[in-house]
Amino acid sequence: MRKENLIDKIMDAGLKNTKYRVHIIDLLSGTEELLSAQEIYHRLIHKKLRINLSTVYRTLDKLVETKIVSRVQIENEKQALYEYNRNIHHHFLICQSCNRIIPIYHCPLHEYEQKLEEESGFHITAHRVEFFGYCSDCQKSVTKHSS
Amino acid sequence: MRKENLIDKIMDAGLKNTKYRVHIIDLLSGTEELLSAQEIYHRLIHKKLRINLSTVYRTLDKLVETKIVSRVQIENEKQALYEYNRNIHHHFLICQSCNRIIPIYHCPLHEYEQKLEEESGFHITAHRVEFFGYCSDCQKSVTKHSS
DNA sequence: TCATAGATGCGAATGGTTTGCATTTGCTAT
DNA sequence: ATAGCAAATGCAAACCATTCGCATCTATGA
Repeated sequence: MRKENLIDKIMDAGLKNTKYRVHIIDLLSGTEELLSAQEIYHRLIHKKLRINLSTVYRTLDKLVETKIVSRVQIENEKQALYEYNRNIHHHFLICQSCNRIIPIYHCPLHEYEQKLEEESGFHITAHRVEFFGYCSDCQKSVTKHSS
Repeated sequence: MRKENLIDKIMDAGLKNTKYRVHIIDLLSGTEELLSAQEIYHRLIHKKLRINLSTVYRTLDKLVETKIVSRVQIENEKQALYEYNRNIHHHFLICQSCNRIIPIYHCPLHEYEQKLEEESGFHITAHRVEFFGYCSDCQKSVTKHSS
């Protein structure tokens, strides 16, 4: 994404345009990976930015609040992960061997949700699905490598 | 569950039969609620048991390891929750207003999983589904109460 | 009954995340 | 362009669920 667009996005959200925000959104929007706050911090430090870890957390909070970024909590992972919000509904496939997280862009729950609303009386606003297993690479390798 | 059955269950799992284990399993198997380690600790203390919080954690670890209990991590909850493993596959409906967690015993993903395996090359071993929304009680009350 | 592996208590450590407070910076109205 | 103000940042300390080290105790099998 061009820098001007990032700045527009930040300001449209009612946030002040600061260099760290631009960098953080730039980082997240430029990768398919889910990154933790600490990972983002280290990548920015590596780029010679003198940012503070609490600024990273506070910035991410703001970006989640304004829906520019999404926070994801994978089961059994201590750290929260962040991804740029591309407004494409998706879920994750998580390899229990190499810890790779692969997004899936088909959702089998849309029809089901309506049925569930009727049966439960709940008004459903969101859902989360995660599949756990072993990716094709890890199935091949006999010696399971974990990172 | 009768106490003898609990003890059998503990010993069949290769664990030593100790009073705290019996109490913890008893507590969890006697409720539909999901309890945190701290909640379990407080309930036992309230029963005049002089248990230590780290013992609760260690006991729960063992019980999860031996599949007597399941650990559940709800999105955005800091504390892990524990439930007695009744060997009934289920998911959760979570009220974003009153925080109630309601199990759902129908799973819409079984057929889908197979398709996903074929498409992704993943070997899927487990999945997790959570629905978020507002329960019928909270939809009625205009003033949303959160706990 | 004894030996021993496993369980427990206690306190301290861990690690991700949050917060208080003083300082700095970006934005808006003038 | 500038002043004023709210928002953002840096830093250190706090938070809080969970884990760990180590000394002591206890259940279990021989």
